[in-house]
Amino acid sequence: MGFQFEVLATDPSGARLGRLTTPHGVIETPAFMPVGTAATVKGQTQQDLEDLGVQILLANTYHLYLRPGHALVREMGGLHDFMSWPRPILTDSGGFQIFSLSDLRKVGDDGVRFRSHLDGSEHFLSPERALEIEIALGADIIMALDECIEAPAPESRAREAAARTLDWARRSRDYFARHGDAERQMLFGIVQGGTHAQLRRGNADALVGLDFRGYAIGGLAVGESHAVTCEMAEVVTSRLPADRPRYLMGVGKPEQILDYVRLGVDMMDCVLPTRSARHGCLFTTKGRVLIRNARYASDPRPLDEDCSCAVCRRYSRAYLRHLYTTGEFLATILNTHHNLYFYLDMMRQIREAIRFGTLERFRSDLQARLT
RNA sequence: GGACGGGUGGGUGAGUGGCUAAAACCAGCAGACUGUAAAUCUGCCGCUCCUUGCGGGCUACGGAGGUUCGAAUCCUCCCCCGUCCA
Repeated sequence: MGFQFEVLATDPSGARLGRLTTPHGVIETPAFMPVGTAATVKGQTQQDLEDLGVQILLANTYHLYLRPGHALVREMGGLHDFMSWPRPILTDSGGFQIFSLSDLRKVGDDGVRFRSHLDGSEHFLSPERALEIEIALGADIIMALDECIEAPAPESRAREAAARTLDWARRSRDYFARHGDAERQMLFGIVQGGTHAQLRRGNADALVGLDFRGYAIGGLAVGESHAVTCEMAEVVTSRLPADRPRYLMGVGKPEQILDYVRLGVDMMDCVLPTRSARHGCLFTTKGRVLIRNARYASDPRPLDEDCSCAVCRRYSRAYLRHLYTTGEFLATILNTHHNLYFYLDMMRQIREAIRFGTLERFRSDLQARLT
């Protein structure tokens, strides 16, 4: 049996402690998944990521299809071998690129026509084509192609995108049934519906009817308020089967993660820790630190005195600021390491709190610190 | 001693009569970043006042004078710097 998901404990809030078993190892949930779009988490080696305790990485279908090409990756033994990452991988389908490359694409019922952001060349991605690429890449968890739209979006637009996403989900399921290997890969469907609760509900119910191995909630944290994000996530998680993993795509800020966990979300991914790190925004147990700020110029203290990551154990704020302001590569490396540690450690604490029934206390402590 | 070239805001460097508190870039200061077109992007960046505004005042393009309604821009002298000739 390649895959298995079990819920080990639940919290009154709705938070779940779980275990997702894959051919490349176990993922303890709730899990945060660092984003490695181009088969690399910028600034970290695979060894770094293993040492950090990263359980699963994200990579991107669209980017890897453009470069180096999925055929090459397959030839190199698949994504795990190619990038030398022994643990689980999830590939996003390219749905988010429909949103973020909005002026370079044209969406139709059949699929999306993209102009490459690299050289302007034209490419076509359909649900089937996305899966063909994802099967070639060989990630443990693969996502159906969806249409992610901006928020807030008018109901008519959200309805159209949700309907198309559902149709694509059906096509994805059918394609995977014919060409995929359920022992090797797990296909997730994605719920859309914008910020409209009734659309979300209907879309979730219909998607569950297609019987996916896991369910993702997409199209959130794309412009709407956090309260609305939570409301939509809750509408959806309340409809999803308890025995399948739930993945809230693209979130979130440190102070928001726990809110999503409490809504019954098992998996999350976000570029925030890695991108922010590259931009000098560091997350600490006492809030954000913009390390380039002049006030750290001669600050001998560690970035976060309560953090036991390799960076905080060894370097001063003054040194980190120096590295950042001088544009040294090491700044990206150290900052990324710390931010990922921060997220992963928070997830470890959250899992522990669910296990021991202390999530509520953890929550009030966290709120007091981060706000 | 002579001939050219040049001295602009923290730096580099545009500007050769008004639209110039003065381009652009860098540095500096601050902010943003949510399924990565992001080692990116945005704002501020002479001093000062206030009713914080496409607001007022002051100072500013080596120095001092001058021409002009108006000068970083034109003229005179002076002081520096560079190159070349003696």
